[in-house]
Amino acid sequence: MRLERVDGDVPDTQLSVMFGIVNNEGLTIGALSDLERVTPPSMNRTVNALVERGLATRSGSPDDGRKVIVTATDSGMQLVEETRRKRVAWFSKQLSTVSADERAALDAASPILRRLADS
Amino acid sequence: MRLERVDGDVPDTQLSVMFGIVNNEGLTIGALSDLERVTPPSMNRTVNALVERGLATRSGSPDDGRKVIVTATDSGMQLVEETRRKRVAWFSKQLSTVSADERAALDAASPILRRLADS
DNA sequence: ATAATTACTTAGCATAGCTAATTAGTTCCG
DNA sequence: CGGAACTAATTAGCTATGCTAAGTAATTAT
Repeated sequence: MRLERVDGDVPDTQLSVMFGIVNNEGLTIGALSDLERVTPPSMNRTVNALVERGLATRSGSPDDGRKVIVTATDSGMQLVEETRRKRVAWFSKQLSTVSADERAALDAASPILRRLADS
Repeated sequence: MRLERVDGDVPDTQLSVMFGIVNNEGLTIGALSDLERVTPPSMNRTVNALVERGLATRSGSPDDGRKVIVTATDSGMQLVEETRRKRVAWFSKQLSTVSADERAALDAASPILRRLADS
């Protein structure tokens, strides 16, 4: 019998949900579907995948029996931390190729792009 | 019997291939899979979808009997033109909300972002 | 207490990516 | 020339993700 394998790449959608539940405690399926801008059935299935991988667990809400709270397991938290570490490393490396002037240009463009993206 | 319906949204992946075959004549499945950075089986299936929608046709290459050339139908060309028009309209509208200074900031950031994206 | 609403789930469809294996042409050599 | 090796496309089958429609269970409102 194989132990829960946990890794084996974990797709972006699933990783994103993992970051969600690690960064905000007590999220329900509904809250997650809002956060990820996906329908509840879609989120439900993604959570199933996370549970099957041993990255998260479901538990009922104490105040509302309909709600289901999704929590990261230890493996899940580890995965998130590792991923964060890798991302920071990647980003630092990218950033190190950017000069001070270039960095200033990016900083200037950033709020404009943000505004356009949100519009 | 219903006429080929042609539209009904057409997913982004398929639209992208349509732009590919309209902008470059005589593309084969292999050339398209390189262009879209996808494996040949994936491209093959996408082309199937386009043919089923009546947006493209397959035809054998004269010089190499293994190759298959994908060509846009009239409907396909119409769809591409319409889509291009809509995109230009959308982009113009977005651009109209950007001041000259902001535009300059975006222009300055653009090559830096390009470099990072390609790295 | 009954009706309406809300939260999650199940079922089923479509798209899209992949690898492995097959088929049919082309090219390369001995 | 003719078989071997290679190349292009295809088929088969798996995974993942999105959706809508419909069902179940719990809660809220009347």
